[in-house]
Amino acid sequence: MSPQPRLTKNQDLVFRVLVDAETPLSAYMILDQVREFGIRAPLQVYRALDKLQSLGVVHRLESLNAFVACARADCQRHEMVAFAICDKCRHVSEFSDAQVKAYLDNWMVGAQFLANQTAIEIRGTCRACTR
Amino acid sequence: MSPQPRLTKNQDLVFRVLVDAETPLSAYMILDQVREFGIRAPLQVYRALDKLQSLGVVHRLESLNAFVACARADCQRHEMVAFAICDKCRHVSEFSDAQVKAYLDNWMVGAQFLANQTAIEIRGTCRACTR
DNA sequence: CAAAAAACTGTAATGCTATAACATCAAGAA
DNA sequence: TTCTTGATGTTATAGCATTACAGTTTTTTG
Ligand SMILES: [Zn+2]
Ligand SMILES: [Zn+2]
Ligand SMILES: [Zn+2]
Ligand SMILES: [Zn+2]
Repeated sequence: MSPQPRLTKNQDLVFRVLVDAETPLSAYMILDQVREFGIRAPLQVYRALDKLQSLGVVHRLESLNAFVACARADCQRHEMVAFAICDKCRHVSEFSDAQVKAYLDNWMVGAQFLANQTAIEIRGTCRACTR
Repeated sequence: MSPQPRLTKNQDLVFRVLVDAETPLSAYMILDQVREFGIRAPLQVYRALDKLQSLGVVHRLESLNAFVACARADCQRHEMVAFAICDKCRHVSEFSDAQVKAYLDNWMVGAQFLANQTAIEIRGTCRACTR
């Protein structure tokens, strides 16, 4: 579960909170949970989050302004992942679809667009909340 | 260019600013431009944006916290659209890919996830900024 | 038409999200 | 060791979005 390079104290604190959480958390929610361990300012959380994102072990959900621990083993290799976010229970499913990636890549080649990062976020209602 | 139901004064002001803009605009940037026409508070802009989004003539770019006028003719029919956002010149290309939609829909059927709204945002460098 | 419902407006205050600027410290490479 | 890189701590500030309340206009409908 832990990434290759040893995490610093702050990075580890933030990472653990995200791994334990069952829903995505905002930076300020994380801050609330790490205050008791000595972190006092938002910037300390954001810096840890930046590092964790660059390691591929945390993802930012753009449509929520929130963060989740990666649910997959191979996101370090910068795949294209998608998120299905339940608006009722806030559960997030992370998945990757090679076909979707191929079709988007195809569009980018045609448009001569050089992609850095792709966010795919589906908002809706999960199976458990539908029944 | 104008949507079916007649827009109110505030909605029309906000919509015109977005249509004229060549880049996505934040709500506060829009506010700056409509102050001279009597709009004074952020909430007035957000309310107009909400309506314009529900009409399908404006889209929110989640990864920028910003808004763009729709570049297509048929977004009222709630298609799945994607955005390629240039991080250098901020130009946005809106496109729709039926195959991407088909594959994501397929995943959702398998997961029994009921989608409301899908955001696909590709950040990178456009053709003009690469050369 | 008149009453009721729905949609839109205005304003102030507040809350949430993110970064700038500056000083300091710790670890690893040359 | 000296230099460089990355991490830390703190304060202040910038940027994005909503709550709450009051009033008005427009549309529906009996
Ligand atoms: Zn992942
Ligand atoms: Zn759910
Ligand atoms: Zn559109
Ligand atoms: Zn560009």
